[in-house]
Amino acid sequence: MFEKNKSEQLLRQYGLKVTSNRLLVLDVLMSSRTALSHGEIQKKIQGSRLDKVTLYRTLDTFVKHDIAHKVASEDRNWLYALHPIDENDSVRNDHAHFICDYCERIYCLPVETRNTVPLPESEEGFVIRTHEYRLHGVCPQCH
Amino acid sequence: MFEKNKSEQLLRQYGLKVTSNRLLVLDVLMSSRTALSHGEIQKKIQGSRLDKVTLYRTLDTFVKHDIAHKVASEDRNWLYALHPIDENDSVRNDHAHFICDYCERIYCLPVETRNTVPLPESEEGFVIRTHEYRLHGVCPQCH
DNA sequence: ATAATAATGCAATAGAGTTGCAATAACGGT
DNA sequence: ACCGTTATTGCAACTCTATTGCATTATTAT
Repeated sequence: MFEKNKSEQLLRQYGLKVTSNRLLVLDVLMSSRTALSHGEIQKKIQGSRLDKVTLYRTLDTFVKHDIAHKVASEDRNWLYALHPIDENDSVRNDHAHFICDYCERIYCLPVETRNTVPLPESEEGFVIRTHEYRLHGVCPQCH
Repeated sequence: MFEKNKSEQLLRQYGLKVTSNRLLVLDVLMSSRTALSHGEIQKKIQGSRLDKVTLYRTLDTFVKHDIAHKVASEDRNWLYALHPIDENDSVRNDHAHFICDYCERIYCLPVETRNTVPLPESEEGFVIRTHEYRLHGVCPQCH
């Protein structure tokens, strides 16, 4: 049998129906180094007859099924990105979000963050379950 | 001379004109353990004739003059909080944001975060200038 | 090929935050 | 204590992101 393209494999693997919309959006996410907003994705696929509501729902579906994750941008929009992939093609749960102070793009950097978050010393009653690193600075494009 | 109240002192100290609106908002922020949204602040001061636009602008002013800082909430709204204060009454720049998975409230915890952020290993060209820790879990109110 | 079910498109709506402008208040100088 | 300058405030209208309801269409297991 022929090897199906990667997006299609991924959708089946996660038990999602394969639709042209999902393939389209997945391709866009796979080929981006940065997390993308709804608007940015729309621009990249303009021409295709994909409704904005469907795009929102498609992205939500990806997040719900843990194909992608979403990050709140500095200007209070959601940005979407696939999970960073290891050298071994396995998903890394630990990564940092790098926010460029100039272009405002957000990158997912595969940083080892486990066990590096210091627990609050004098704060009682706070139980930490997960964490997010947000790094601010200048990205390679902007200097 | 009489000791002016703390909010007024703070405003003068930062070179801002003292207005009843600013005093009001500052008092609300000072008496809250969590970062507050525009809507939450409005609720706490309902009755006073303070327009929503003025509230936005007041909060922006506080942020611009570094009296307060703003955090993006999980549902993509801005939350506002004063900077955590030391035992010595000096402002701490390093603190973590603790987000409760149940009540969604965000607390500023005075955690020592300096020098604990691991730099990306294999990622070249990213210059880190500041960072934000976001801790997720359960707050004291919710268990 | 067909039925069951999920995905999609469209219209209307919600909600946070912003802009322009005229009215008002704060405050340094007199 | 008053006055003029300048910043702050309130109001109306608006922008933009995202959501909801519902009828239509497409996908997939059988």
